[in-house]
Order: sequence, then structure tokens, then C-alpha cells
Amino acid sequence: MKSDKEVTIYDIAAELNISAGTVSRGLKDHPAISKKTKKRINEAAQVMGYRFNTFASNLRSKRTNTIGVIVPRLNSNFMSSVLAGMEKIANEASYNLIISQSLESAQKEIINVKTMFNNRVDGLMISLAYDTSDVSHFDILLKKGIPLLFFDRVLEHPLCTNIIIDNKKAGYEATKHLIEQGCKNIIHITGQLARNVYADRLSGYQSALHDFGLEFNEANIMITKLDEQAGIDAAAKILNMSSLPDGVFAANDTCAVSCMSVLNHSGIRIPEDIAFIGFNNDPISRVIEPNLSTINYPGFEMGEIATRKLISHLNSETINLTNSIILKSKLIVRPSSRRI
Amino acid sequence: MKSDKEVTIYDIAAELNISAGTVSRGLKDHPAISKKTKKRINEAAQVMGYRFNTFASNLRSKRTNTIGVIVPRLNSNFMSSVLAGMEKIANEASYNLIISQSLESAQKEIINVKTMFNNRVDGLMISLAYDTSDVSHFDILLKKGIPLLFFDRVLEHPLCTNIIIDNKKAGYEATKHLIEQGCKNIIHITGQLARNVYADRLSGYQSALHDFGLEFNEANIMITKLDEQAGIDAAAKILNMSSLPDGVFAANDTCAVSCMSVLNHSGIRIPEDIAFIGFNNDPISRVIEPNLSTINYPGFEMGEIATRKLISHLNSETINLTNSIILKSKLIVRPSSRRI
DNA sequence: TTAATAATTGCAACCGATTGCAATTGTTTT
DNA sequence: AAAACAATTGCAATCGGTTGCAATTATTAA
Repeated sequence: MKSDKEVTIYDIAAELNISAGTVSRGLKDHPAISKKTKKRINEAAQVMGYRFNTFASNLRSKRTNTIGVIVPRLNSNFMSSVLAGMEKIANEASYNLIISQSLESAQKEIINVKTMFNNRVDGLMISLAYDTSDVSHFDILLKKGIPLLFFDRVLEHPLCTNIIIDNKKAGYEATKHLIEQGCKNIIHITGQLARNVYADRLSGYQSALHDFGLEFNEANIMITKLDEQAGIDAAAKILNMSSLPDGVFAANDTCAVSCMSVLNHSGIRIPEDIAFIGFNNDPISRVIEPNLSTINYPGFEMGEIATRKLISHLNSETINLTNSIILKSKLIVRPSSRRI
Repeated sequence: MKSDKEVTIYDIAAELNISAGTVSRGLKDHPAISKKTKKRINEAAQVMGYRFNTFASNLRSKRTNTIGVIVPRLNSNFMSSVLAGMEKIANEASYNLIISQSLESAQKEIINVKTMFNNRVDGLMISLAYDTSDVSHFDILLKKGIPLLFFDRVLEHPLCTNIIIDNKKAGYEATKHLIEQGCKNIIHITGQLARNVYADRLSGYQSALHDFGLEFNEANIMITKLDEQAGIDAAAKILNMSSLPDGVFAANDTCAVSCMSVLNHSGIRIPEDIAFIGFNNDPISRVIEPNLSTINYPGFEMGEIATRKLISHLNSETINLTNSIILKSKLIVRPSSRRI
């Protein structure tokens, strides 16, 4: 029917014998335009097959209605839950999400930030890569006043909001729980300590040991990549220890589960010989036998809240973005650690 | 230092006493511009803090370098793997990905398609929602010549490419495997049959039964939502059957695993009493005891291939997009079905 | 050295929506 | 009915690259 030429507000204006400016305002539901005119405009737009041109709009208004997200990787249960929550809120507020992954590499993170910058995202949400140490690559954004929000793996920065859980408290509770179940020699499997999440969990672990009169033993800390293989390696190390530990607190469920499986197959009884607790409350924690105790980490809510916060800031409903939001995490006790 | 006024190609042109057109071409590495001039332009751009304006470019060139993706939901292991693969390829080709989820609702899918359309994605990749029946909402894209690619949950359409696995074959092999292990009464837990993936797997199941002289029993087909709860419900149904089945083929691992767990706790021995096989090769399949046999579904590769295909079409390296690409899936036998 | 050809660069009209300000039309007040 | 004010609408410059075609400059051939 219609040729494939795009219909513009000028075409609508010509059709109705009014000006393009009026059409623009009418489509935007601007209060200065009368109801009658708006109706005519909308009907004409409908009939003529008009579609809004985002680029012309962005070019002129210097706003993109796009939010960037950089995550270490897309395909983990936790991260995909976060993204699902983000997408939900962004979509509701008619923002678009541009998502990219750093693949845990600081170098790729830097490139991604540049791309986001060039794409003129209105704001950026990021969870840091495994090995990001320097954070000057965010300066370009901050200099231009583009709001930056960290979630999960964050960084203290005077100009940015962090959305986190209280990792220290969570680590404390996990450890305390194991101690209360009678553990006296607890291994902690964790990740790169430059990342707040792991440093804080470790710190909670140490506090708990201290509060319950247990000695901290450097050799009980295993710094790993926290993936499936890391759990397998950790199990091998544990089996080689002169005196077996009686508890393991792993900083994620993936690693806890694979470690548990190996130990299980080596004849170690869980939780009798070694009690286990993980972190995140991934679905696998409810599949492994015995079911894994863990810390519930509300990923979906984190995504929702982060996005809501950022959008409300973009609409300048809130003056500044400089504070932290701490979500509730929760200890979930399951058979892998229940001894009493 | 610099004021926050944006630097444009005109500023660079003025600085170097050349024309804006030359600057534009120089930055794009256009062959008509001399090496020397290009160098001067790039240096000036660097020094002056120029950043490319995507919108001006998009507005003029009518290309967005953006690919839309609509998935039923982000947070499943399979889907996040697909997305990870897509992001990787798109990023390498400097395309952006706009991702949205239909949340399994046809209605939301329609809205998402419209949004993608208004955002003028260069192409769209989609996996259909659970209850999408009518597909006229894609017409707006096709009419404008925007390429559309289906993956996983697809649809036969003369103008679109499908990226799939041979679900019928996979269903056949899964069923055949169970039969070879001695199963004679096999339940098939599946999803909405309007979706090719489930219809095809069922069809494979039926063929296998037929080829091995087993009778097809309508009552053995359970149509569910294939989530954790569905598996639990299915287990309850199975336990209520007058004669217990001796095999279960579930159309995904999540459902298979939760079903297995319940049966396990009810004293049913797996695989001796009931042999199990799932679909997807999710990590949980390697965690459940006994480990779950399954069909390996190469999600990451699917994402990579779909994106590569679409991009090469956008660059018109390929004339048309009208064919199917079938990826290899593979039966993985684990203890949950190994009886002999 | 001059003509012919190739390599560079410049010109200027786009792309389509936005928005401050002026102009016009419609209402209300006195 | 004129003045005062409010509600609508129009004008036109602007956002910053892109690109076909013309113009200029550099090379090569004759």
C-alpha cells in the first residue's frame, strides 16, 4: 500500500494544515495543545503509519532513554536474575537496556565503558570484573555528569550509589551458623579479595571466628575463581589435608556444590564429617543431596531496585545519587549443615 | 579543563582548516582521504575530546547498528547462555544488543516488538513466548524489510531464518535410549505444543515408540509449564498412577530434576524403577543424584551463530535470510537412565 | 611541458524532532 | 464593547553527521 518512505511529523502537519511543531507537541501530549487538535494528530499519525524517530529526537534533545549495563558475565543464575529485574523496571519506564559483558576482564570492561559512553547512555549500571583495580575509566562518564551505579561488586566512590547486601553480616551469619552446629575448623573458599563481596564475606567469617573464640588460620582461606572447577580443586586440597576440616563456607553455590559432590564420592559424610554452606541460593542448592544451606541473595530485587533508583535520579526526583542501598540477605539452613 | 560543550566534527574541521565532510570521512577511515589528513584528524579528535554522535549518524544514515533480542525470559540457564553468545559476537562486530523479555506472554511480546520497531533495530532475533499463536505483529518489521530471525522457539515463515536443533531427532534419541534400557511405559513431560520445540520432541518420542513396537498412550503425555513446580506436580501424578511408568522423558532439565527429587524422596529408585532423561544439559543435571541423562543443547553456540548470520545478512554478504540452520544436539547418557 | 588521469577535499542539502518566543485566537472581566 | 488575560498554534533555528557531485590538487603519460 504505502510506499516505504518514512512518514514524518511534516507529512502529518501538511496533511492537517498545521505546523510541525504543533504535531510534535501533540504527539507528546503537551498541555498547550488542545484536545481536539491532539485527537486529529493522533488519528492522522495512526492512519498514515507514522513512527516516531528516536534519533532525530535524541539528537535534538540530547537524551537517549537508554541505560547501559555491564556485568562480568550474563550466564550465571544470579546475574541473569538481576538482569531480568532490571529489564522489567526499565521496560515499564520505557527505557531501553544495552547490556554487555566484561567476561571478568578489566580490559574488556574499559572498552565496554567507552562504547556505552559513545552510545550516550543516560546512565550506567555496573558490576565490576574480577580483576578491575583501577577505575579511572569511569571518569569520562562522571565528568559529563552521567550517573553511575554499582551493584553487587561495587566500589566506594563519592559520586556513585552502590546497591549491595551486607556481605560482612552474611559472612558472619554463615560462619556463626556452622560454629553453632559444632564446627571448629572451617575452610572458607572465596574469590579475588579486591572485590568487596569476597573481602567482606571473609571479614564476616573472621569476626565470627573471633567472637566464638576460634583461631583464624590463614591456611583455611582458599582464593579461587569460584567456578565448578575451583570446587573440584578445593575438594582435592581438602582431602589432602593432614587433619580434615569440619566445615566449609563457600562464597558461591556453584563452587560449594561441586566441592561437595567430590567429597561425597570420596566417602565423606555431609554434614556429619564436614558441614557445608554456600552463597546465593541458586537453584542447584536445592538439588544437591543433601540440600545446601546458603545465603539468599535477592538478585531479581537487586536489579529492580538498582534500575528504579537510577531512573528516579535521571528524572531528578532525587537530588543526588551518592549513597548506598543495602538489601536484606538471609541465611537459609538446609541439611548440608544441620547437625543438631 | 574543557567546557562540557560537546566537540563536533565542525570544531575539528575549524581547528584544522578543512571541511566537516573531510573530517567525517577521515574518522570513518574512508579510502578517499589521504593518510596524512587522517592522522591529523584523529589526533585533533583525540586532543579535543571528540566523541562520535551516534544519533546524528543514525538520523542521517538510517542505520542503527543495533540488534534487538526478545526472549521469553532472561533468567534461565539456557537463555542466558544464548544471550552470552549473542553479546560476544555482536560486540565483536560493534553492534549493540537491546534485550527485552516477553515473560512468556504474547501480549508483552507484541509490545516489545513495537518498541524494537520504534527503536529502529537493524534486525531482530526472537524466541517466541509460550502462548504466541498469531504472528502478525511481525509484519511491521517485514514490511520495512527489517530482517527477522527466530531461534529455539521458532515458526515457519517464508521470509525468516530459523536457528534450531533437530528437536524431533533429539526426542527420538532420548526415547530410543530409554527403550534400549528396557523401558516400556514412558511418560513424556512437555510444554505447550504450539511451540515447535515441544511438538517436535513429542513427535520424536512417538516415532521412537512406533519404531520399537510400543504403543502410544495419550495419557502418558503431560503438558505443563516445565518449571520446578511442574516437575513436582508431575511426580505427584506419577505416584498416583495405577501402574507406575518405568521411564520419564522431560522436555527440560529443571522439570526433570524436580520431578526426580520428589520421586526419590518417595522411595522410588532411579534408574531401577524409573529411568529419567531431561533436555538442555543444564548444570543441575550434573548435580542431581543420580546424575541426569539429557540432551546437550548448545545455547552459547546458538547465540553466536544466530548473531553471525544476522549480521552477515545486514552487511548483505548473504542475499537472503530464508533458510534454517540446524545445530547439532547430542544425547548424554548419565546414571539416571543407565540400567544395563 | 602539457594533457590526461587519479587522488583528495569541499560544498551544501539533507535526516526529523525539539523548543523559545512571537503571533494569533478565544475567554473573561469591567 | 474594549481591555486584559489565557489558551493555542506557528516560526525557524538547531542538534551533528552523511554523501553525491563538483572542484581542486597531485601524478603520470605523452
